[in-house]
Amino acid sequence: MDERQALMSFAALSQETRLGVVRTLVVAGPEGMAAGAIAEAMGVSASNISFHLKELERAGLIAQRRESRSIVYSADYDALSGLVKFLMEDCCAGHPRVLGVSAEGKACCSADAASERQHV
Amino acid sequence: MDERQALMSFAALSQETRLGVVRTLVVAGPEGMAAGAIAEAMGVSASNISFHLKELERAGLIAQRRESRSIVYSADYDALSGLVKFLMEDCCAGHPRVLGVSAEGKACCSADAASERQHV
DNA sequence: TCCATATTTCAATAATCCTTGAAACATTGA
DNA sequence: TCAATGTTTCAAGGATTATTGAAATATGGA
Repeated sequence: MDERQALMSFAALSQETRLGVVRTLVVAGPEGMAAGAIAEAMGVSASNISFHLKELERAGLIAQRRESRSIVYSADYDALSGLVKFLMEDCCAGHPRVLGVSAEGKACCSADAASERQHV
Repeated sequence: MDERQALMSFAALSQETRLGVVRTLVVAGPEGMAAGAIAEAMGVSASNISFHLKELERAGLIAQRRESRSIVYSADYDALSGLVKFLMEDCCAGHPRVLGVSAEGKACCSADAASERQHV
């Protein structure tokens, strides 16, 4: 992921409704959810969810497909993992203090490379 | 990290100058850099960098301390790792495809392998 | 004290983003 | 074809964010 895309992704995730949409779609899985169902889940109007979905798609974080009358959105897992990677490596320079925390509190992300760069 | 702080952090990182500041300060390490040096590195005016530094501090991503005439800023590594953790766990529901964990339970963050992996 | 340095604050403007409701578009079934 | 459903587009407005230069604040040294 290049910087431009990361900037757009961060902007996309900095809005409450859109962050909720990403969360919801990640949980929903590859089948995704129709725009109307997402709007209902988020408690916003049709035109409003459409605006935010377009923004998320522009950032590349979600994808859409038509399915009969509905337009079904799903999370783009590669983009999300690319963003996590960007945040860890590009933005945070692979700094051990940043990388040293994985989901389980165990080291991840080639800990040897990280410890070479240690300071503090 | 709670959602409110994550939203502020994403907003803070969605601006080119501010993303550059975070990168620069992470590389600079705990000693940090004076506001003037950051402004010079980013190529922006004093008042402009002050605006962006305040924004980053409000989001909790950087900290400041006075050192003689200078005000020295440094990255908040805990906040950054907290944001990475939020993105992986809370936002992305610990989804294996986002975390880059293979079916065999192999280690994470080998991002090339992750992005090559196919979707269902 | 006075001056220079380092930075922030302020006010004004420009730019961008968010929300709303109405209208338009696409699809399906009668 | 007509009507119903699901969604997007559009225009207008309000709200937030970014940029600029000038003025204010804080510090250290002569």
